[in-house]
Amino acid sequence: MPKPAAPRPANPLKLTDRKRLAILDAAISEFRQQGFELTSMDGIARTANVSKRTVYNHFASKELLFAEILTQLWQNSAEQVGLSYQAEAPLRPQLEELLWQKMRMLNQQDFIDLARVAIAETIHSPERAQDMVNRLNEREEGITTWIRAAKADGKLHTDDPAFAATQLQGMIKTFAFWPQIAMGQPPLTRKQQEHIVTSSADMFLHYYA
Amino acid sequence: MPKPAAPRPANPLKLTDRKRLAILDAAISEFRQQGFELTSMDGIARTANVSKRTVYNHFASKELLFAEILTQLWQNSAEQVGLSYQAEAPLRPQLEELLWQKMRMLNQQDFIDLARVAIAETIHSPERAQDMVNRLNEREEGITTWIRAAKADGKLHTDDPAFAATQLQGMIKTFAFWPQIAMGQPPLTRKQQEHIVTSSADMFLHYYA
DNA sequence: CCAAAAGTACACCATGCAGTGTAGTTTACA
DNA sequence: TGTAAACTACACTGCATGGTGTACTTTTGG
Repeated sequence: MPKPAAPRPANPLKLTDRKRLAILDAAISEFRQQGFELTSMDGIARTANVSKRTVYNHFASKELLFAEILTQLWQNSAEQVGLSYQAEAPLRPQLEELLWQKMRMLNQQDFIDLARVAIAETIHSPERAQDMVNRLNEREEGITTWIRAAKADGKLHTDDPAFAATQLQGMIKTFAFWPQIAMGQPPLTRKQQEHIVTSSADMFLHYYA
Repeated sequence: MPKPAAPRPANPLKLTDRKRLAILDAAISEFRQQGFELTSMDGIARTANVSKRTVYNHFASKELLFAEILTQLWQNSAEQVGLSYQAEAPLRPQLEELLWQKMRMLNQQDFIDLARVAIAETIHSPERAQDMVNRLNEREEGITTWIRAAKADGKLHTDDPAFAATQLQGMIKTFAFWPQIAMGQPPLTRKQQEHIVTSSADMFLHYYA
């Protein structure tokens, strides 16, 4: 009769891996709630149910652990916004689809966490901030590309597609991003999201189409 | 022959007032550069050329000193945005004037400092953040009021003036506020400001007028 | 010119935290 | 079942920091 599974956790991962994940989870939670400065390695160890020494065996320093969770959050929220322009289809549904993609991305908890922590740390480490800016700008490329294509097709009139793209995304972020980041406001309801997507597309097309 | 003015500083303020101002100046500078956690009272004292004890004689704790500079920055940037609606005048110049007021406010260094520090501290003290949110919302009232009046006059068509006001201000902040706050980008040039004000007014009137 | 008010230098306390070293226990695996 | 790897408890260092107490000097103003 084999020993019952009791002492063996349901989790098939090795101890080391489980510990590592526990540390990362705890770190994300603590950093998110308290920011970099106020989070202590002892606290993370406690939250993770791990000895402090184990934390240091996995991550050489607080800085490295922090960097690790930033890249992890970044990857978790990596879904790109983009849609290749289709000349034969009407503009409006394409545009709304783009805006919905953006909206979904902004509503991801991982993305919000990332942005909050990263922005709060802007003061502390400007180089990291610069890195973020660059990567965030890359993420805005999708919509710019679409606008450029629609312009080439004669359907949109603007002499600065990047500016128009920023304007457009700003309409979304004004409601669905900045208030959540800067002032901890709750995410939008489905109904609110619909209203914002629709009226942003409306306004944009009124002006540029 | 009276003693030359050498030992008496040109500043007519009493010693105690000069010291107090020096402390506040130093505190603003340090908090702004490093945030609450990383700023030390010893550091502030050093920067202010004041003994640490004097700092504590003026401000009972780091928290109180921080609160003090927040309210001070707040008052410095207190210029309100508002313009009473004039039925007989055309919409566009009125709107552009409002947007320029907003633009000027966002470009004030005091205002940017305030916002940066306050937002960075959102995590640390949510109650303070909530306070800020409320006060910031008050500042958005001016434009809402104007829109409401224009609507009552039949010149603008919207069923939600507050929403439209947020949209409008969002167009400005997308370029002239959030990038500066969240990612330390430089303030806009005059030319950029003009472009943004003009095209925001354009777009807004196209849609709502 | 003198007394009160304010500033200063400095020593000091308590605390919390990043990070290390170690000796012993548990887990993985061949 | 035995060994290497990983985890743990724990003690400890070093440092920065918020905050206080005190004895002494400078400024202020009547």
